[in-house]
Order: sequence, then C-alpha cells, then structure tokens
Amino acid sequence: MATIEDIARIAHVSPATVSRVLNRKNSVIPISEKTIKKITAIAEELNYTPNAFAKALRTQKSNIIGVVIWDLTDPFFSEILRGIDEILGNEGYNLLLSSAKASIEHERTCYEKLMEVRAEGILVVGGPREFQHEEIIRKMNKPVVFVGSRVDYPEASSVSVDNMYGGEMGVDYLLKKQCGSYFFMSCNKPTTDLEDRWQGIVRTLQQTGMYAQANLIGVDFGEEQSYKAAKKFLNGAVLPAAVFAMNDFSALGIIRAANDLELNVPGDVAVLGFDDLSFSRYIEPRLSTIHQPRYTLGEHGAQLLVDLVSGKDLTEEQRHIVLAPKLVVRSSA
Amino acid sequence: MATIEDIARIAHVSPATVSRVLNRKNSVIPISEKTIKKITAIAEELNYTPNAFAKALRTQKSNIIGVVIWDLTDPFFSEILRGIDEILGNEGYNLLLSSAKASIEHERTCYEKLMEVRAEGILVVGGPREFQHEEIIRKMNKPVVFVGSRVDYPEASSVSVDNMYGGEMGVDYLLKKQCGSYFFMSCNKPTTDLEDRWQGIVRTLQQTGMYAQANLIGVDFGEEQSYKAAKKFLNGAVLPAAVFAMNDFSALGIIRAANDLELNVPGDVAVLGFDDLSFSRYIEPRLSTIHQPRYTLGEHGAQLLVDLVSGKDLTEEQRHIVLAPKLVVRSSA
DNA sequence: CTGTTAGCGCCTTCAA
DNA sequence: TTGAAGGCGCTAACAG
Repeated sequence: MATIEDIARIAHVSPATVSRVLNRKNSVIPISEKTIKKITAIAEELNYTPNAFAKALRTQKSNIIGVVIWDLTDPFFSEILRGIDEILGNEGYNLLLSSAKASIEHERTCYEKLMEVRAEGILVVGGPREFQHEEIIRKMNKPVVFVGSRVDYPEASSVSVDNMYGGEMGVDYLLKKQCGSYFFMSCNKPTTDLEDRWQGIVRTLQQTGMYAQANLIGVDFGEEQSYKAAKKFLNGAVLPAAVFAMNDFSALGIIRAANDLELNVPGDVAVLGFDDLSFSRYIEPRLSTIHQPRYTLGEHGAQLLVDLVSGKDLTEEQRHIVLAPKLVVRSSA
Repeated sequence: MATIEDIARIAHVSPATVSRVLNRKNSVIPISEKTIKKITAIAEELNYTPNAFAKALRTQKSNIIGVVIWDLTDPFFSEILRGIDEILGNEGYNLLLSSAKASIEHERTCYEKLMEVRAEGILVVGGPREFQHEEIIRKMNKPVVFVGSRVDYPEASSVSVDNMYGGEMGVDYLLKKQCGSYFFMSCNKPTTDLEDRWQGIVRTLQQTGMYAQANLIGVDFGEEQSYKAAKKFLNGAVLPAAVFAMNDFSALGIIRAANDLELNVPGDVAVLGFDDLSFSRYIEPRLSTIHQPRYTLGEHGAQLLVDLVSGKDLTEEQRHIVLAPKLVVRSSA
C-alpha cells in the first residue's frame, strides 16, 4: 500500500507537504496550486488510502464510537441501530458494532475490544435489567449512553421510551372502547421496559377504579408462551373483552389462541400489542398496538453521545431523554 | 491510558520485556516467573489496555474483517449478520460493520473506510443486482465474499441459496396439492435471487406441461404492492387455486387481499411464501413458505472468507457455496 | 509556501 | 532471560 512517503518521493516534496495537501480541507495553511495538483494526481495514481491506524496513533483520536448491542437479530434493536448509523455517519464518526450475542459474558469482551480501539464513546443498546458492567464502564471513563433501556445509574445518560405512559395509554384506550367487562393483561418482568409498562397499567386501572375487574396475569416471554397462556384464559369462565399484550409477538400468540378457539378478534376479544414491529400492520387482523419510535430512539442516542464526546456540558435532565410512544389503532382492538 | 513504557518504568524492566510478557501465549520465549508476575500485576493495577492502533501499525495486521451490509433493517440480512458474527468471533477477528443504507453511493464510502482500516477481507451482504463496485473491489485486492446474492464475477467468492431450486420446490408442491386449476405467481426482477426463483418456477411449469394454465404476473416489491395486485387478480374471472409469492411480505399482502374479498386461505386460494421470516410461523393462517437458512448462510460466508484470508487455496467450486432452501408446510398452502 | 524533526505505542530483531 | 534500537505511517510544531 502506498504511503505518504511514497508520494513525497515521487513528487520531490517532503512528506509533510503531502500530508498537508491530503488534509487541506480542515486547515488554512496556504499551499501552492501546483503542488496540490501534482500531489493529488500522484495520490490518485498510486491509489493512496490513508492508514487509519497511523493517523489515530498520531492524533490520539480514534474517531470511533462503539455500539454494544445486546441482540443483533432482535427487530426492535436493528431499527435503533439504523438511527444511530445515520447520525454517526453525518457526524463523521465510525461505528464499531459489537454484538453481545445476548450474553453477559460476551458483553464484557465487547467493552474490552472497544477500549483497545480507544473508542471515544459508547452506546449500549438493549440488554437485561440487572446491568452487570457498571464497574467496567466506570473504569473506561468515557461517555456512555444507554439506548432503549432505562438505567438507574447516575453518571450514565440514556434515551428511552416512556413505557409507563405507553401502558397507561393502552389501558385508557381499551377501557373506553370495551366498556364494562373484564380485562386481562399478560406480562412478565425481566426488563425495565416491561416493568414500567406494567406499572402504567396497574396505576391506570387503580385510578379508574377498574382494578378489581381486571385480571393481571404474568406470562413468560415470546409468542409460544403467550399462546399457551391465552389458550387457557380465553377458555375460562369469563371471556375477557380485551387483552393488552406486553409486545407484538405476545399479541400474535394471543390472536392465534383466539383463532384456535374460534373467537373473533376484535369482535369477541380485542387484542392490543406493544412495539409496532414491521409485520404488525400486515397481519390479519391488523394489529392495534403502541408504537415505539425506534429509529428516533437511535438518532437521539447517537446525538446525545456525540454531544457528550465533544465535551458539551449537559444537565442531568438533558442527559436523560424520554420519548413518547404512540397509540396506533388498526383493527385488532 | 497506561502504556507499555509506563509499566516498564514501574517494574524496572525494559518495554521489550513487558511486551513479551503481555503477549507470551503465542511465543516460546522463556521469561522468569518473577517478572511475569510482577508485570502482570502492574498491568492489572494500571488497568492497562493494549493500543490496537499501535499494534496494528507495528504488526501490519489489522485483524479486521469488514462487513458491508446493504440494509441493516432488513430482517433477512440481520440474521445472516449473526451467523457471520459467530464465526468471526471464534476465529479472533474483529467485525467492522459498514451499512450501505440501501444506497450505491454510501456503499462506496463503506469500501473506502474498510480500506483505511486495512481490513483483511470483506463480506458483502445483500445489495442490488447490478453490482456497481467491481472496479473498487478489484483495486482493493483483498478477499471478498458475497453473501446472499449470486454474483457473476469470477474472482469473487459467494455463498447463496439455490433460489431456482426453491422456485421449483414451491411449484411442485402447489401443483401436487391444488391439482387442476390455474396458478398465479407474482414476481419482479431487481435481484438475482428473484430472477432465479422465477426461472425455477417457469422451468418447472414447462416441464410439467402446466405452463399454459399458469398465469405469471409481475408485481413490484413489498406488501402493499402485492396487496394491490392481488386485490385485482383475486377478483378476476377465474380464481387461482394457489398463489406463489416471491417472498413472505408479498404473501402477507396477498393474504390480506384475500381476506378483504372474503376468500378463505387456503380453502379458496392457497398462498405460499418465500424466506420464512420470523413472523411467518405466527400469523394466521400460519404461512407455508420456502425456508432460507440465513444464519447458516452467514456462517458459511464468514468461514469461507476466513479461509481465503488465511491464504488457503480454494478451487472455483469451493469458493461458490450454494445452500438448499427447504419447503415448510404450515397452513396457508 | 515548504522542509525538518520528533514521536504517538508497540513489536522484533540483534546483541548481551 | 533481558535490553537497546529501530521503525510501522502519520501529523504538528518549529524553522526556514
């Protein structure tokens, strides 16, 4: 690979001059037109590509933002990632993606790698509730932003969706729509998100005095688990007028159970999801759900981190962004 | 950040010794137990993290494999990515992800970035049919493997699914199942994959003498487009007994149209998808489809590239892996 | 406007 | 078993 020195030799100038020409946009150092032309021509000719390592070593600036993502395949996260990518690209940072493969163990090695490349800041996308790496992150002593999960730990910054509000919204909607009957909400609690939704639900039920009429049932994660649970409770003594699922996959399971039992959705039982994943607008019945602005989540997270990295002094409040979810009414509820 | 020299100074040894200790696993150079202990202790104490740039610069080895992904949010690709990540992690390579954001323009900058970090090999995941960057890739003079798209260009290696076979399989299945009536297949042609499927379909129809009875209709990409088209042709003079969609999203659109027209799937019209995306097993009716081994696709691609990078001499045949798709019968067809 | 010099942090001969 | 020296490619003073 051609180096700056190669170019310098051919152009009969010093390496410094070559460097200046190649990076001239930033600086105001005057250079003669002639040398500029000569050098760019030679660089082109040799197919010169700057060596990022040498540059980073010399300037002590990696230009890298690390993204630690809990589960690459989760459709929820991948859209966040695109929002991040967009901003980081615009801001001139390189994105180094490190997948934790849904394992705490792997997550640690992610941080190590990012330290080795001297990442200037880190975005942590998703992950389980009990955050295990506080000490590591503190040792890194670099700006960190958590995206898509609420983190109770003061130094950190975060961007998340107001899940409590989402829960409230969902309950409000269902209460207004299917008046006077029982409600079942399925839930489980491994993440902060789910806990918050749950809380929003409970609170709204209490405030409206409907708590007694509601049946709150905990279900494990996933479509299959929701399906099994729904199969049971939709066959119980009283048919719920509506079910508020904890996410879209869960809603899918509930709808499937309803179909098996020859119940019409939303006629016999309404089903409301959460997340608004891409397929939810396409399935039959089209899923009513609480939309989470995932792309925007990523954008805000990245922007926040960039600000932090560039040394902006932000208040506690500015460092904790909360976005509002949105009710999307389609045909399942 | 602590450097090797810092450690050396504190330990009263030379930087060389520290380096030896810190990298001793590879080499056979004998070092005294005492200095090993002393140095590792100090390194630990100072929270020493090797500087990847300095190391790469010195050793002229980046340890980076670049992954250029056409569209990060496409669920099809993200699973491939995980397969890649798995292998590359095991082999000790760092994965540098570069998203093309579904733009030819951006794709070029991806390659540039990867060159700057001296990536040792590149995986190109997805992308449009007319591959525009042949010249760039050739200039890079590095091993390149295309994953998930057939590429007609000899130096390259590739891992793809036998889409033609997938098309054949689908037609075979439908012909046997819904005998004696008309078939409609929706299609469009921007990617090699789709073209191959199309070819498989046509060939099978010809071989079985059913070509005359089949209606082949071209549709633009996406659920919405398929929906609109299906709305029309499901309302035509003759109702097709089955529709073979070009992918699962298209199948979704066709099913939605059938529902709108109060046609039963698969009773009135069977619908067969292609891809087997995660939601397809959950929707109602559960989608029968042609499964593509996406995770495996990624694994093979990464392994192939690693072999190439490490200088293995592979035959033309070994450099072009083709995986078989699989028919998954659920309830839509 | 351009050249000289020095050094970022690391590894690797070569010598002891 | 250890140390000294040099250099990977680049940029940033400083000095012309």
